[in-house]
Amino acid sequence: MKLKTEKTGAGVDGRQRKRVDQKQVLMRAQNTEKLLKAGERVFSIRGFDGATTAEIAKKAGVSKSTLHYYFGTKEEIYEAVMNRILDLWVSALEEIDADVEPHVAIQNYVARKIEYSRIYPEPTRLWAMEMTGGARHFQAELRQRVFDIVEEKCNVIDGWIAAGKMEPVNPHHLLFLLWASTQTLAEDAAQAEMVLKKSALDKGDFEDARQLATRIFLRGLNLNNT
Amino acid sequence: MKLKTEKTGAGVDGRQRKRVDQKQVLMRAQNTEKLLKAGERVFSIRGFDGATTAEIAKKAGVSKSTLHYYFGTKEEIYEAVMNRILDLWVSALEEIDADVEPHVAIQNYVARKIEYSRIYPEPTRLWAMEMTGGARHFQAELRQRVFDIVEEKCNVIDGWIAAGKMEPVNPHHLLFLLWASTQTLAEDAAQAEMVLKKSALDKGDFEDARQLATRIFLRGLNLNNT
DNA sequence: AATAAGGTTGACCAATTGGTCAGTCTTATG
DNA sequence: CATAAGACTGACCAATTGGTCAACCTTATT
Repeated sequence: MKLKTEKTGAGVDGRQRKRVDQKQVLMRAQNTEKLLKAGERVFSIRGFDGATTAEIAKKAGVSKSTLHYYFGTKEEIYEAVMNRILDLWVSALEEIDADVEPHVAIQNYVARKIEYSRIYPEPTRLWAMEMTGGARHFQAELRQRVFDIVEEKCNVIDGWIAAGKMEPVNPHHLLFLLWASTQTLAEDAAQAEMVLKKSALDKGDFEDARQLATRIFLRGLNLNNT
Repeated sequence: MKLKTEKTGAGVDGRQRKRVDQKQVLMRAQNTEKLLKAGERVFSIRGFDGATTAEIAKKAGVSKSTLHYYFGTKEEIYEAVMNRILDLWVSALEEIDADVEPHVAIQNYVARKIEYSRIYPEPTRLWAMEMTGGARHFQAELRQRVFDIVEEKCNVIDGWIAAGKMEPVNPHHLLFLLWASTQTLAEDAAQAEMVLKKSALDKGDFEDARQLATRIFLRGLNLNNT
């Protein structure tokens, strides 16, 4: 039940306080990580309301009191979890780069996004749940961050269009379609498993989805003639 | 429909007194409708766990006890709500018809699905939440119903392919893409509003989405040359 | 050893909530 | 009117849960 850890430091001479602080900082980081990971899992299954701090704490291997020592309230740990997911969400958009040809960028974005959704299904689902639930826990700062990065990427797409590299298209709606198409397999895994009569999706399913999505988007945007 | 009326064994006296008159039946139908409508709204915002029977009852204009008189448990009203949504979900699939040319069918399906998502955003969101949350409240019967209808429609698509009317494509994944693409605006309205800096999406947004999705799917599937 | 300071937790509390129940109200029928 | 059956509800209860707190533990420093 304790996060104990394999302590025992080889060189525990305890001369400098600084070393201890480092150790404490490390422990804190580890516990924080465990709690955030557990939070991702529990929140992504039960949603904000359905999740209990007790279950998160248990899954992280600490007491509920410890969770509340690290994160004052349930909202606080939830926001910390969401913040982290936003980083992931933003990082995938790196592929939308003005210096890259649109057909390559979109191909890579689709691939990366689907790969993320396969590797990180819980953050993917949690993000979806938050949006579907009205983004009630998204503060102004997070909203602004989302808006800014999306605006930037829309400008990239408009740039491609202006440069004649791509047919005119509403960049916002293109992004909406890309997001939906690349997340659905993780987001609606239950639905896919129901339809495919599988107990779990495998790598091949995601690869099939990637190929179909890539094909449809590239040809659909008239970008496949390269 | 399946409003389980717990009839009581009133007929023990041998004669089924038909106390239930038309007015009562009407009232029951009206109240049931109000409760299901309220349930849709509250569940779609708060999720199963976050919703309270008290809030649903209040929104329906009856007491919590009345809700529990109509639906024994929270699960029961939730399932009734989901059942209804499944009807809607299934009805849209009517467009996928073997007697219709694929480019027409897909165009109509996209249009109908997006229109549904605009007119019925709450059922749309609730369905999405249920799937994202792992379809934990979907009983075997509902699962089978989903499987059967989807299997049927996949056969239609395979039929189009066999008839040379359409390029080979994995029909399941095509449906996944269609679902995701046509629901995202309602499902992720909060995200879209964040990105578009709007307080609410309007008809034009859905029309833009429809046009782009139609264009990309038809051309992406090489169906636009008909 | 003594001190200090942060880390950890069991026990506990107040609020919420799903569900129950006894009793009241309404209305068709005899 | 009297009856009976369903419709309806306020009051209530047991369980859950977010959050608190005093006590205890661990460890570096003096």
